[in-house]
Amino acid sequence: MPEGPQVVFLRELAAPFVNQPVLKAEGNAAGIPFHEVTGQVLTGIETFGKELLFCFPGFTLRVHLMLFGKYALNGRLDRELVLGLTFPGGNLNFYACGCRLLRQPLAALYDWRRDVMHPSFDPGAAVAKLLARPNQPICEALLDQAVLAGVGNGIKNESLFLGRVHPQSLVGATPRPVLERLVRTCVQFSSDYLRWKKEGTGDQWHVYRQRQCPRDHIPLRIEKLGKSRRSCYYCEKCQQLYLH
DNA sequence: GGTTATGTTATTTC
DNA sequence: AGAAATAACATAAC
Repeated sequence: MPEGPQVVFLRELAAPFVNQPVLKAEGNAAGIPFHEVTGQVLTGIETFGKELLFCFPGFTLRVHLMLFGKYALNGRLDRELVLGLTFPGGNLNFYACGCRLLRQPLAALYDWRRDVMHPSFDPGAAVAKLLARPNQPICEALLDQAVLAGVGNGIKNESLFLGRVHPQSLVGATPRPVLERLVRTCVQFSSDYLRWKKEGTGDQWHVYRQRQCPRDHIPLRIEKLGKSRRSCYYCEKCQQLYLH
């Protein structure tokens, strides 16, 4: 379920619990001192990329929904509870997720300039990080959370389509203005994605999980590319391949 | 029953 | 030692 925009959407759903005390913390997450969490007041909720951060005085609970994560707001699902937080105003339950307790201040752990959903996102820094890895295929580089935190496989495919860049293009062979446009497109698409979530418009994928190019009306290519072999959906006619 | 999938991390191997 | 490949994890849908 993740990708940055959905995590931000979830933060907004959970925002009413801020300033409320945890009446009960439970679950089977390893290494979480549930007893210590109980009674603490939730001081804020942040996101970083695909991570959801519940802030308490002195510590933070970090939840990552990974590939199969599920959550229930004011309800429970019939599966093993990993983390459940009950507040006076309701409850929030997480399943099949990664969960960790952080004791360091968030500022020491996260640089929000690389989070595509954050107001302080720094496109120049992202382009510089891309340029530092000239031999990497762009489809792999865009998914790197150290470059563009929050970008997942959907946003990657859509941004490459909108930017008219072939996923196997090598970063170093792609003109700098094209890289800059790609980074801006990642941010813009992520922001649109959040809006669709809020408006309940449903998914608005151009190529991701689609069969046909909306520009050329020819079948899309669907291949697992890059070292991580993630699915790429692209049009070989309108997406330019840049190689050395 | 096999494959796939919006993802990351731990372990093993070279 | 350190990079790179592999396994692990968790779940539903086709």
